Amino acid sequence: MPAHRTIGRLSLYRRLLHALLKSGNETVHSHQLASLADVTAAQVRRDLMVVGRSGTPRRGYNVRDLIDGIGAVLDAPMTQGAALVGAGNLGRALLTFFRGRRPKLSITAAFDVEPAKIGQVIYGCRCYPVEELERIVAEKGIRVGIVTVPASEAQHIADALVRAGVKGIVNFAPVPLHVPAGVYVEHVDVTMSLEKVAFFARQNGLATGPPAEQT
Amino acid sequence: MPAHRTIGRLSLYRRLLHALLKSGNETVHSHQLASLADVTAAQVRRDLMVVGRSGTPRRGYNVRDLIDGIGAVLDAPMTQGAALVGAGNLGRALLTFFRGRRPKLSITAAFDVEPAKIGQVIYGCRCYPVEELERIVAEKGIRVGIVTVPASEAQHIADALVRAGVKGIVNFAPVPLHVPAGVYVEHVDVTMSLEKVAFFARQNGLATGPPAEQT
DNA sequence: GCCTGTGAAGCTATTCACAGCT
DNA sequence: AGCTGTGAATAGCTTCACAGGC
Repeated sequence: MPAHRTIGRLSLYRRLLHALLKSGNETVHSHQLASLADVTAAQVRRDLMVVGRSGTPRRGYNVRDLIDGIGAVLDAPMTQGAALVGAGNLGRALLTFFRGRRPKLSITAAFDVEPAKIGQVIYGCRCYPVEELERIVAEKGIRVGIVTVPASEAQHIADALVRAGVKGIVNFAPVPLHVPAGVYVEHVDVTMSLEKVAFFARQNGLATGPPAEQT
Repeated sequence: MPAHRTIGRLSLYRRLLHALLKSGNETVHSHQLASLADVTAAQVRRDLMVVGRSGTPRRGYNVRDLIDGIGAVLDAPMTQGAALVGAGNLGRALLTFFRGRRPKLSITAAFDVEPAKIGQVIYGCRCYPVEELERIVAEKGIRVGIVTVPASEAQHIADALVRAGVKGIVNFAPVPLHVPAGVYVEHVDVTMSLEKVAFFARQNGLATGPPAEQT
């Protein structure tokens, strides 16, 4: 099973490879991809081992082949749907952002409590009342949830998603979610990110600062 | 110098401690905080070593004392300002989210290209034209930038922020930023997060799945 | 008895370094 | 000559396990 962080970087590599293709590159060297992704060349080669598509010495990797190989690792065989819960500012930002971006993975249902939003189609995605979350997610066979509700609601929503059969959650609420074994949670904690950056910005501002870091 | 990940978790612990205080707890054990934060008790104790405030055996840690100690590590001596670039859906979500949340760290200037937004006060934060970014950020002595612009603009904006003296950037654009040594970048890559969750959700859905993980 | 503080062990992730290929 | 693929080495992070204190 591929390592946790490797899977994340493959997602990034694929995006960079698409951009390379668009600018006319048919092949790429590990050190080029590395500098685009801000990692070392050795890291790139190590990550690409799980993809299996070999590069050729001298010429590097074939970009289309790599994109294809990464897709074989990352993408579901059939299109995978995701449910977004909480159609506030952040939820809507995510809806626009992912709109039509990945053919194999898209947000197929949104949920909110606010009556004004129910029934509307927000950026191409239908908004349902949160009371129906469990039924609709289960019926549609959705396995991925995105939580963009206030902290106070996040755990209840996560519980409902899990009951509906969801196996992975991206959590934007500022509290950790507690889920049973077998459910994968990625906590996108923007408060943590900002406080971390503020901290290290201060260290770097001081003359004694450690070498720069990139994450 | 405290470890990278420890700094992030301290931010989380502090939020959980504030919640504990609100619900009447004056003391806390490492295992309680651990289960709230979804880490091990040993991890909590290890992290708290950098804070220096000792707990007492039998009674645990004093919540107010810990909050204070974490503040001594994380917070700037004076209030620290941050600049947000890109007042789109995501930018506005962040403005509402951080509004009045941390007294020592707040978004003090927003920037956008769209003429309609210039001069407006969005969720309590004044919006300036992006042409003035460098001047205003430098004048205000802002050291932290938040990038919520489209991928195509992100690197230019980062360059401008760095020229203006910014030492740390939270990057929400879907491309890595290249910055000189001494500038710390945290890349919040939501595409990566979603694809990662979709991948592991699929693994967990299969009977062969690895044990659940939490991030 | 139960909890903290921490050296030591264990694990995961990254980097080194070089053999092999073209 | 330059690049890939990968075993071995290193670095960083987490957990173990237990001494010390209330």
